[in-house]
Amino acid sequence: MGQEPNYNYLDLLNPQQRAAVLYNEGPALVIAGAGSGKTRVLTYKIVNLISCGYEPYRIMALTFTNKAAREMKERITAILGDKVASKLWMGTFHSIFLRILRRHSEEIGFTPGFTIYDSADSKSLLKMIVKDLALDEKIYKPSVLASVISNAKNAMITPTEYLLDRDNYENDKKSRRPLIGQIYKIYQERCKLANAMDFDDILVYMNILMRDYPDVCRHYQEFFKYVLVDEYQDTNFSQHLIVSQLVGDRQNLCVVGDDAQSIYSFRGADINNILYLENRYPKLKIFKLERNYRSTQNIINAAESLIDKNMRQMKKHVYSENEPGELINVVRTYSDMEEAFMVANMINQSKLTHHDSYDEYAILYRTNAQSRILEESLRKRNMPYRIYGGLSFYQRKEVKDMIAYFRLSVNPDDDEALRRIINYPTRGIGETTLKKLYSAASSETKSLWQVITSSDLKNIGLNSGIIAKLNSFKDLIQEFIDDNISGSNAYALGQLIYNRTGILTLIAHDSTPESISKQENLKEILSGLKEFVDLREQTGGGETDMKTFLSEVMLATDQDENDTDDLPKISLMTVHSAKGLEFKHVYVVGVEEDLFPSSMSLDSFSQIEEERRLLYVAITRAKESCVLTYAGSRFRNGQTVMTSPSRFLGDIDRRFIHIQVSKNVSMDNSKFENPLLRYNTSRSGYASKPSLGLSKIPIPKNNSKNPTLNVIPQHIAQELSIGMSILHDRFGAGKIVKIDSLSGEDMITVDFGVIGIKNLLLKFVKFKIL
DNA sequence: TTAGACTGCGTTTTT
DNA sequence: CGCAGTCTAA
Repeated sequence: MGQEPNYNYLDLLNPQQRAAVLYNEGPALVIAGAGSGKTRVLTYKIVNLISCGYEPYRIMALTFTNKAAREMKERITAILGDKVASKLWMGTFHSIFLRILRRHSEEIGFTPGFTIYDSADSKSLLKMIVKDLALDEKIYKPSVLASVISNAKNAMITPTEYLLDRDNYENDKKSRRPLIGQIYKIYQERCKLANAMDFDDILVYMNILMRDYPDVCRHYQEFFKYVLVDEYQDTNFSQHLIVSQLVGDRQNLCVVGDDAQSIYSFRGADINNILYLENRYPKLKIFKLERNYRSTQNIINAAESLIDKNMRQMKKHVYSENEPGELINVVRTYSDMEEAFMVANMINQSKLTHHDSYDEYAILYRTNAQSRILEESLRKRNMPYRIYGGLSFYQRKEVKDMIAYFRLSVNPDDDEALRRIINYPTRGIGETTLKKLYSAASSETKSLWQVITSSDLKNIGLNSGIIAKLNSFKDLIQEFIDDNISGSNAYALGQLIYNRTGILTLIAHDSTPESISKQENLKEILSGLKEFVDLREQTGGGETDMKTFLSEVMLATDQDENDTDDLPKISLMTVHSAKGLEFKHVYVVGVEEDLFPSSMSLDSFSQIEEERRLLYVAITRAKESCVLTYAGSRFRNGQTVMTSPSRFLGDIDRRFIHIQVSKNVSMDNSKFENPLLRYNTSRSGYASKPSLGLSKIPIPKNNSKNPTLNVIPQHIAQELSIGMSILHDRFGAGKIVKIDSLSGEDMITVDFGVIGIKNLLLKFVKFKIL
């Protein structure tokens, strides 16, 4: 191995980069400013290690996203060839540790086929637990519980520790959720019974394995001679701990990161991991990459002047030696609609002067909800765009249903998978039955599958009809389990499931576009399975069974390539998902108070600093030009609100920005004085909000998608009395038996004789008084 | 059981 | 406004 590239790659590096690449004598931290060649350093560092005699399979390189791992692997493959690159332990934290955990499932109390619960599974299980405990689902919201539990796990706090901690208890009590600790405990027990781990558990159990099995720990410390970590500012405590266990006393560690780009604290990332890394490794050698190769001087200077306003940061000075370039353009528009209109215009204009193609342009926003109006504006002008960050393939309903069968065939104890499809396609096994099964599972500490296969079903109150249905379901799943055990590959098993479950006939029932897309998705799973098997058989590498397929799929997020054509398009995405990318021209929209910074972050200093870093990330994506826009009013959550420019605009040094007020509208007049804008969408006598459309006059919607909006109450309660006869246009004649008000809405109860007694809301009901 | 109507709610996102 | 989750009529 250790084949050296046939050129001197060190010549491709600047002195700081070279120093970081060559340093091999102990723990190293590379502070890599935006656009300073971070990936390049990591890549050549690995190349250098190999040429120094490190065996590739003894090098571990950890990233946060599949995409980052893939890119680095590609670059190394290009230099050293696939033979070397494929031996590296390179991947996301989760995928690498999952691979290790599969080998040691016995030690941590799992069987080798254990399932990974995704966040939807976690929430669904939490919901079930809350229901079972008869708690208020409004207070114990699954999403809140999931995030509390996730934070606890990322901080390596076990359920028992959580329950013993008085602070937690006081906090939870204050938020009227004193039982969170209990729920955490039950959640963990149910996961264990289901032979399942959630995403955070992968890290938790990796820690447990290293902590409780010194032999195993020593083995991996010996085995891995060098550990590299990308984006270290995004690590949480649990990841930090694993890394420190893995490197042991040898401390052959190189982490790369940029504290100024830490934008994931809301999911447990702890900036202290990088700020105080020196405390953990006193011999830490720090390298700073401060020269930016991506952007013009104005862009970098503006971004630096912004991030300077943060108190907590590592000292560094990022600079650019590129052209000074254009100033950052700050554009104020009248409304969000005009903002979208202007951005589209500016892109078109810029295209004319720069002759750049659409894929050199990106529009970045703080929240996904902002994409719609931009999309509309681009579509009107026939400008091609692509929105990133929608539902991933594996999160679609029909795909998840099919995958649930796959999961059961590998691990029938997987309660979440079983719950998902026990009545899909419908088998007459309803909610009541499931409730009984679940409470039996709870009291007998079994998985649902174990209850179905080994409990006395009559005892838990099920009748023979239901038991028969359960048995035929059991036989179906058992068939899949047997097929998997007999050594079928993932594709063969997938086909069996596809054919035997009847999901296809269920979906193929109608020919709506939705149904067709669902069918296509199911076929895509099958072709995915085939590809998975074929690839491994051709290269002769790796398992082809369903278990291995699922491991990959559950950790896949496929942010990438499901684009059908490769025409150049404008990219639309959140700032978060733009991290790590670059574009020639960047438009950051909605740079307003309450939006950027988000209204949720206003109460804490550290959160404001994180928002500031977020804007820093946004600006530093730009290579040549960067435009920041904000609007005077914005349509949010169903109403137009007045907005004011973001405080961050004032943080940017005036010398690097140019302020432009949109010419389309006179900004001096309040909108109500502007005759162009003085109209509203008043109709049906309902109070209406002013619409601030500039580019178009609102057209009254005549589609009947939401017909209730156009309904005028025909009668008010005062007109009516009990005993009155009415004629309903669908139910016919009836007598009013009750008039009351339900949360402010008048409701009448009418006896329609044979048809029955109906509760009708006065606001909506159409009838005549007889 | 299911489709369609209605209510409630509304960061950021990866694995 | 738009989506997801829940309720209700058939």
